[in-house]
Amino acid sequence: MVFPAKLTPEGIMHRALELLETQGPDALNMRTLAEGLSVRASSLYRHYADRAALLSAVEERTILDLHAVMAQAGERHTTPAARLRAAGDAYLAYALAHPHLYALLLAPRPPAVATPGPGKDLWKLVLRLVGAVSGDPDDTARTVAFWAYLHGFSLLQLSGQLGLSGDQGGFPVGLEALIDGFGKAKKGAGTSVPASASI
Amino acid sequence: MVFPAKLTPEGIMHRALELLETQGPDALNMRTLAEGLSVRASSLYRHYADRAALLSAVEERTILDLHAVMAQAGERHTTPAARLRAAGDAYLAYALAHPHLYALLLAPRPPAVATPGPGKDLWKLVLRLVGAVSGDPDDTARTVAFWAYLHGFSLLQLSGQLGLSGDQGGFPVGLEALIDGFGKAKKGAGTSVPASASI
DNA sequence: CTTCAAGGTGAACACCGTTCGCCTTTGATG
DNA sequence: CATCAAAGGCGAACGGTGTTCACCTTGAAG
Repeated sequence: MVFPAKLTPEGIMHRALELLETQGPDALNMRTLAEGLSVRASSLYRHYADRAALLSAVEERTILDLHAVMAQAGERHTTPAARLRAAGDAYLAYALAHPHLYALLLAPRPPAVATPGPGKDLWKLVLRLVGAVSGDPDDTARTVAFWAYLHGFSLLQLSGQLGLSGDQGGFPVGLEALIDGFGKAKKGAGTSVPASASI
Repeated sequence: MVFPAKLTPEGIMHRALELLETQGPDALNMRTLAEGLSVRASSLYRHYADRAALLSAVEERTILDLHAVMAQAGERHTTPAARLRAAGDAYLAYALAHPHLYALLLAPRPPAVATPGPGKDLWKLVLRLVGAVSGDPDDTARTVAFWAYLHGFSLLQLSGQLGLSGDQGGFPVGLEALIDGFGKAKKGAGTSVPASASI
């Protein structure tokens, strides 16, 4: 009686996400997770092959959220540069708002073009935003660079002690430098990539 | 007889570094590490308080290495931009050459100005290189941005599947965009930071 | 020679992910 | 209705982790 909402993959994933977000990664172990669902740890394996599979599910869900946030942010602007900038801001904001979740998808597998999951959709969104700025609709190189910056800055800020001074200011500075550089590709003769480290 | 080189903090750290670099992080557990030193796991605790302390030692050593590599790379060039670019290249090359080591110092604590260790020295090196380009000798914001890009790209590339196409090309593209943007600060009237996300 | 601290040792502990046999519940079938 | 097979929760265990602790050896100092 009061059949307590039979255990379901979605329910488990939801509770895991909740646990991870509020208590941090250490609290997300199979026994604690099971306890939160009024169940024993071994029961979870009826629904997820192992812990990694469960984390993958959480990761997928997180990527979907991030995608939604970035897409919405982009749509609020008109010029390609403003859209890209807004998406970048949204990315950082999401990472800072959900540190444990973001740490989970350590590398949001941007160039996982092979993987058909939501990661690919997110990648394609950013690819489109970058392409609108640079003029090349399939600008893999600049998209990787843009993503690297977002990812690196998020991790740096999450890693703890970014002073309160001009550190956060570093984000728009780098973001603008990148977007500016991307924009120039439009008129420049054929993406003149400097031969780094070969001079 | 053949006193097997009494256990010493440096010896343990060296073996740990070796193990981490060659066998990956899973092989770096206290029992395996001890076995490689012909000793039992519990003996290690005479020299390091816990595993975290041991990893910190490895981390410090790694930062020293990275510092040396970046400094040397910078010295081989004359113009500030070329020096900064070379240091960036050296950073990425080091990360790719020592993936497990690099993963250890996930966030190379650049703004750990408070921490007096080798991390601060590395930070000051990059601060100097960036400052020479931008004209501001204490350009925290741009140094953070530069670091974020290096860190993010390294992680992206290490995280696996960067296609063989134009993906690696993304590195010099972004690097150049950043350095270009930094250079323009010199003539620009007072580092006009765009109000990101506030338009 | 005695003493004493430094340091290696083995056995345990707690916690982790995971497995496996058991047993109840449930819904379909004859 | 009776039966039966599948689904799924349960408890106990296994192996692996970091870590602790009482013990014992050993080499040097007094």
